[in-house]
Amino acid sequence: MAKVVVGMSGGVDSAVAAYLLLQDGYEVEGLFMRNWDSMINNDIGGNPNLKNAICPQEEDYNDALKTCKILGISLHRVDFIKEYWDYVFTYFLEELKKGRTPNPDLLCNKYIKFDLFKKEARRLGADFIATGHYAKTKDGKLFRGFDRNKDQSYFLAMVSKEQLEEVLFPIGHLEKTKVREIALQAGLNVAQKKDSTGICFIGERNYQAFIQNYLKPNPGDIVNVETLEKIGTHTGLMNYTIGQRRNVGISGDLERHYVCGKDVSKNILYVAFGDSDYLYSDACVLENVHFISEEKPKMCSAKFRYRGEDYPVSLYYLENGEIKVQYLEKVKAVTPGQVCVFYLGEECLGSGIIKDVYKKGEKLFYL
RNA sequence: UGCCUCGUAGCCAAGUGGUAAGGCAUCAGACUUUGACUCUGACAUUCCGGUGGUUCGAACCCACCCGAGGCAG
Repeated sequence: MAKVVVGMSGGVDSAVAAYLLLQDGYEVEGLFMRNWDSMINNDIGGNPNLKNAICPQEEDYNDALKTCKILGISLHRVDFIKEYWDYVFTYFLEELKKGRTPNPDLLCNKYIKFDLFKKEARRLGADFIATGHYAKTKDGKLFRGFDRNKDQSYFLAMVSKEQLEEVLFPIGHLEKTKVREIALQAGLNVAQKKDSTGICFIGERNYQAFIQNYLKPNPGDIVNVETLEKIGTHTGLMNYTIGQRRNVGISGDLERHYVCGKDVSKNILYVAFGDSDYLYSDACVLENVHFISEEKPKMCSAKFRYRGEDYPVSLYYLENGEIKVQYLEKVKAVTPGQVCVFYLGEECLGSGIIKDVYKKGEKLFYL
């Protein structure tokens, strides 16, 4: 009987994953990970949970413990707090300093869940590991989850083909509603628990206050990208992302305004008004290109953000290993630091980190 | 100093006698394992720079005062 260690988060998805594996006859054990400690990591400002008697991670652990009790399986526990800081959070902060918009959750999967966690599971004697991701894997290939609305293949697009070996996604072929139904029928304690959001393992935060725990704010000018006039003062470039509307801090105009660029050297935040052309681009260059698949197509589709739309694109493989992505239609708010993920039909091919953004052959000066 | 214009919620801004549009911003919620985007809801309870007056009734008319700007000088 093959042994599977399931990453138990304390949520419904991993609980149902474990349940389904038991149904399939696997020997199942749970493994709970804790990768963030608000006290150790000085996560004070913007933390809504400080006053709580019990921190959310402990609550999640208790939920996972109950689930495992109901399922009749054991639950192990491991901390990767230092590793998460070193491999994921440090990168996150470095990117912010460069004025980019990182997505730490892809790195978390690459360095923590599908590396350290997997090794820990092996140590526990696992033949396979499993998680509650909405994604599918088959023959070393990665596919979108069946539930298009919950698909999480995007977050897995930086792991390697090898890392996906001996990995099971038991709920990847299910709709979320079905997962909840199963949880209910199985009498699982977390059947109705609200989905977690926010940075994986950290959770919901007041973003600007959270960042200020680690990076000192450096206020500067907000400039109208069209007229180049100063129209306000920003609180620090790391507090903004391209396409952002809320919390920009200027008012009085008849049109909505969006962040459309940043100049780190001049400490300028560029803003555009309305559905401005300044928010759109038609090509970008990716660095840190990584393919899971053998396929290296000239044309495929791509997502520029999690839950972003799929856009048809052409890929040009550059000599230095980078890729130029040309989109057939203009795309809004393509943002340096975010991950561009390639798809060919249902298959998730790989990814690259957005480095530069272009329009009509010109690199955009304000990005 | 004379004359003119203007003074409406945090910011723009309608409304010129009948009992305060709208937009932006903000806040809350929905959505969401990245900071979005989007969507929904709330947002001047007698108040429209102030004080009096006319009127059944004024933010809108009159007087004066305060304040901002402009033209003369």
